[in-house]
Amino acid sequence: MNTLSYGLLALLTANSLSGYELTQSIKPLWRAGHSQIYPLLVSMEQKGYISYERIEQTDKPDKKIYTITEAGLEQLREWVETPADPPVLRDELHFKLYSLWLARPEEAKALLVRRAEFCRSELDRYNLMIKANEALCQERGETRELTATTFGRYLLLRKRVMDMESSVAFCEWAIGELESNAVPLE
Amino acid sequence: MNTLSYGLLALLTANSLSGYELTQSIKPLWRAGHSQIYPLLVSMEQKGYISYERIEQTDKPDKKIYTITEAGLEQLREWVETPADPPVLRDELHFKLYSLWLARPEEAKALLVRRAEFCRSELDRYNLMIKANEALCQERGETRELTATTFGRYLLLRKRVMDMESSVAFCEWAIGELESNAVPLE
DNA sequence: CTTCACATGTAATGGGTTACATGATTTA
DNA sequence: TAAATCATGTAACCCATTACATGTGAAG
Repeated sequence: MNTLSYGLLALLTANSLSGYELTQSIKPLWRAGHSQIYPLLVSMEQKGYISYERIEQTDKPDKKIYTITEAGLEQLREWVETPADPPVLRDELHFKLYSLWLARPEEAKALLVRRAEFCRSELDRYNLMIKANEALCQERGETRELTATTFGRYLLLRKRVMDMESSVAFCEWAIGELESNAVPLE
Repeated sequence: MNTLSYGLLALLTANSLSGYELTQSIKPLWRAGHSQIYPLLVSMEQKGYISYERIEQTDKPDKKIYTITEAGLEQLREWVETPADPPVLRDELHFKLYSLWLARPEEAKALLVRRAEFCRSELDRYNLMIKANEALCQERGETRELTATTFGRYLLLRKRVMDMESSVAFCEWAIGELESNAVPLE
């Protein structure tokens, strides 16, 4: 049971989903390909944390819809209360910033402009997800379980939004620094 | 040549360092153990990007001081100008936030308090590094190469500071949300 | 007629973590 | 006397990415 396994369990508390749908759903939150996910689903099914129902389809390939079990929910509940390990961030940009004096000025600026664009598009995506989540929350009534899962999703999405806003702010600040430092160095 | 290799090259543009020192220096910027670093140094030495001098010591074990070569500097220069891949963030807290409704309220709050404390200590560490970098900048004169490496280090450290400030702000906001949502749900 | 979406799997390779291995000196 | 710092390396294992593999239907 690695972190990704718990992430899959977490998604399954909101909805029963196929391996394919889990792969799509987890993408904005955690980088993982389908080749990582399918074997984990097999192993969690063997452990009794999830169960599946085979859905036969004629037009599309058959699929397996996974549902979290009581044992799976209990496992997840225990994990949630354990302290979260420090986050691991691997960002090439860090080393490129460190070595930015080696780049031609236009290329240095381009590096930051591209990153700012990437972060703005991520920001838009997360903001859309927040809106979809709020709509879902209103559409369904206010039963306790449902507001609980939409609340968790809201917290998470707000975190992603704040992180992206901070990254955009950094890029804009750094572009300004580049421009004000360009001349005095020579 | 993976990202970590370029990171090691980047550090060697400021100072010649031993494998041990590189391991310590890179820690605040990139998670990597010495068992990853020593083999990369061997392979970069074989490629001609770095060279080393063996220093014999009597009180402590012998060491190898690595220096970047012209070829290494050229390799790094080319890499810096290529677009930076999107960052990869793996943070358990994301999934724990999603599943926070499963945790008892005190444990949910403790999760966020612990993370806020971690981020504040990181923030302090980076702020100290910025001060050390500024002192270094003043101590040495203002020759072009030196201001260049201290500038890159400054940019990078400011990014880390901004990221940590954003994380602390999130934790504080989320703790407030937890408290205001605790009662109305029942 | 090619690409995209749906849908599930395996295999090879590369990257990262933990543990094994050694050994002197200093500090608690 | 136990732990920490300095110093370098290897081995085993786990995790992640890319590629291989198959097949239908819809849309451009």
